[in-house]
Amino acid sequence: MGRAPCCDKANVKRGPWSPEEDATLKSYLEAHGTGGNWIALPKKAGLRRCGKSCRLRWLNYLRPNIKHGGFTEDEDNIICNLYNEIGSRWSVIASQLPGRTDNDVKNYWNTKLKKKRLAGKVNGANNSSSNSTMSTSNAPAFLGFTSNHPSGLPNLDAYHHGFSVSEIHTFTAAECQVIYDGATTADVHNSAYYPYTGFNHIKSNEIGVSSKVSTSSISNSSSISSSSPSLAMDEKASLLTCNRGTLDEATAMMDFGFGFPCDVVNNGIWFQERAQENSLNCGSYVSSSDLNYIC
DNA sequence: AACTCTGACAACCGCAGGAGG
DNA sequence: GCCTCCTGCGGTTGTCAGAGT
Repeated sequence: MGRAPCCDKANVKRGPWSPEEDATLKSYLEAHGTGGNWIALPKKAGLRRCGKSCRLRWLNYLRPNIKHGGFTEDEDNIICNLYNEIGSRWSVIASQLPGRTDNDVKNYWNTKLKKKRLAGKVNGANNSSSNSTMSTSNAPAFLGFTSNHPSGLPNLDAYHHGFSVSEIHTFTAAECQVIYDGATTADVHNSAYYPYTGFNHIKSNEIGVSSKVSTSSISNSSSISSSSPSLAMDEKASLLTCNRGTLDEATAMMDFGFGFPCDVVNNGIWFQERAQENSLNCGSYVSSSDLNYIC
């Protein structure tokens, strides 16, 4: 026996919604809400529509604060990065874009971004291994970069550090891929190139075992590094942990080869220039699969 | 002007999973 | 634990307008 249909298809209207239907649905929802039951809603509202159709119409079109069209470059980058990271989970991607619906994002991807990406015109195109410059110009705006920053460094004004442990960001493959541009571990350990003290370099395999690096495990970075099997990751970039802040401000840093460490925080990174002034060990959430992705 | 093609967007469909009985 | 109902999601299709021939 097949599944019962959600509505009587012979007696429901299909196709585009008329302005009158929109108005009826909108006024009913504004007055009564969904009542927790979309299936029963059209009958109550006096609409000859399937409940699912009503829900879709409301969520994708009638709901307040919905934006249509006019995707910005920042939104393009976010969509591409998240698509690289999690694939076609449009609802998740849309949740990062205020006013955008999953349907909108999906349509936009299918009609524009997919082609744009194939042409290599947006972030997320697979070019991480071929670019050995130190440019940040292709990094996504939501990571704090601006393409027109005079120094090429991120726009720090929009961010702050001192995030709590619970806010430490899981640095994703897409984000790593976008901002990594080819510095080697040798570069990182070169004091002239990388003059900061108080950092511990952790290889990706240590990080991946438990997603959080314990404070004790990073107390001696050289022994950790030398005891671990060599990974391709080690040839390119290191995760750094640092000593700074207070317990509830503990955070982590990553080195992506810019020559200075980056805080890894919720939906962003912070370029920390005075980390050595502080005094607390801290951990980081970075999965090995995420890090290995860029290897 | 008529036709075809293409892109953009709206809407539908079927499935998976959660909630509740 | 099983069943039913409902919601939410992602893939797909339908519709329409504008561009091109």
